[in-house]
Amino acid sequence: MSSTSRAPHTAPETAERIRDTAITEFAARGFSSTTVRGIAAAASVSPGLVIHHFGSKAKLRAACDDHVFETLTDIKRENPQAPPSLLAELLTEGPMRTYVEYFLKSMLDPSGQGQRFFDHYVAVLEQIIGEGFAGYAFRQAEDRRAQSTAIAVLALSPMLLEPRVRHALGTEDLAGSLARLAPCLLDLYRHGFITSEPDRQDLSTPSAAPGGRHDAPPAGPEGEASTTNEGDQR
Amino acid sequence: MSSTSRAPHTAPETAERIRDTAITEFAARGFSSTTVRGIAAAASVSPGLVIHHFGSKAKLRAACDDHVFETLTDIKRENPQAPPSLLAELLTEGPMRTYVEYFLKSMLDPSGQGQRFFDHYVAVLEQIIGEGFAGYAFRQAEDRRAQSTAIAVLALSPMLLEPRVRHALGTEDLAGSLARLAPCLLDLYRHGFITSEPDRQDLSTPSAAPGGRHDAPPAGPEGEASTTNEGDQR
DNA sequence: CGAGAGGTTGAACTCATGTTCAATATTGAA
DNA sequence: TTCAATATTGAACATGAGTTCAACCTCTCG
Repeated sequence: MSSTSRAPHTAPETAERIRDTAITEFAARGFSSTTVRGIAAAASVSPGLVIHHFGSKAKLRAACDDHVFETLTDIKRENPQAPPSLLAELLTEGPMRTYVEYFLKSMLDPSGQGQRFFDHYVAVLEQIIGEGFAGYAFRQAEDRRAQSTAIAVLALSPMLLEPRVRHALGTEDLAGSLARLAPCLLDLYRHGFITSEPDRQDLSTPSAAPGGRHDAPPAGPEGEASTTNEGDQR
Repeated sequence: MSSTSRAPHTAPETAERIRDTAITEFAARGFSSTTVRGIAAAASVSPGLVIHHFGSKAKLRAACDDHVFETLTDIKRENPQAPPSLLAELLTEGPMRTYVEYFLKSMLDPSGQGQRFFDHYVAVLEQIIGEGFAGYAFRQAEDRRAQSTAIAVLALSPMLLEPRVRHALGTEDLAGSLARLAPCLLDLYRHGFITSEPDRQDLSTPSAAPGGRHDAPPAGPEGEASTTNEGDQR
């Protein structure tokens, strides 16, 4: 349709349009729920053309993965030292939001590219934690890799669970939910949220940074799991 | 087969076995990926019998939701003040692990029951934060609801993303991943992970928090999103 | 023992989805 | 203009999944 007006005989434009449409669909509905027919309809082409250009749904997804990955890694290269607040708006409100949601869907879908995204994210975080970023300095843990992974996981979670947050807080949209959570998250990132702990000789843990790599001591209660339990506790 | 040996003509036992099998399958593969035929095969019955007992796949899922929800809420009622470490093992290593994974799958799947789970979780957390729990005391935020929600989200995330963590850290299983993350998470819960921040007069304005709701202090950039951006930063 | 009721099965039906394929349209080149 | 290559379509095919249904089995009750 609209492509025919501009495209020559060879129409890479159409393939790109299909790919971009697929990214949007994947980001909105997830991978398994998105159908080739749905993508084709959204791009105003026939289902066969989608397969013709990309070979299969799996290869189309691979193409989308590559494009999103490159776009996301380029974005930050273009804005190398932008303050976090601006990058936040850029990623949550601009056209990048689709790519971010695609990224999040990849995070939950068992796929090699999703893992690649995550590993890259952890590696970047590890460097940032070590060197600081934009004037921020971070706590240094013994097991730096685990620390980076933990922070990566925590940083992703508000967007992963944003639909649940939206309902729980009554917020309107993604930006609203994040804005509502932001002060709490920032406070937590600055000071934690545990102010005092029970006296326990039997479970006394090396309080500071007990995360010795591999050879870590039993370390007492599992921090994460314990919090989960407290939640289920009444 | 095995049921025929014990079950009378009326076999509520079979229906329960189908439901329990379905819970296991749902927890392992997710809802959309789990098939009625797969459940039937795992339970050694015919697909038609599954529908006969529950009416449809959706109703079967509703029955599973109810059962998991009741089981999880009962567990904590039975162990009211058990130390977090014991509850952790109970939920991650015992037979409850299946229910926990079912709960996590519900968290990511857009469904009413999943939201019910989450809302209940937030409510319980809010009470715990206010009153303390097992000797722990927690920071009190102005927006307590948002604080509870934030902590709920953060507490769930390590298990949600555990497959990614497993690959990133090279751990063997869920317990291994959590054990490796635990010291970092605990340290973060105690002290946060930001040690110093840049001096910024220009960004001290509410511009950072768009849609700033109620009286929550601007508190600078969005904690979550900013961290996400830092991650994409190189 | 006979009948009825419910449990259980296996095949079949319906629908959605990924994919294939022959046919047609379009375009740049000879 | 003619040709070859590519883009594009629409229908058809194959598969898998949820569901239906008639028949069979197994038990309880009269």
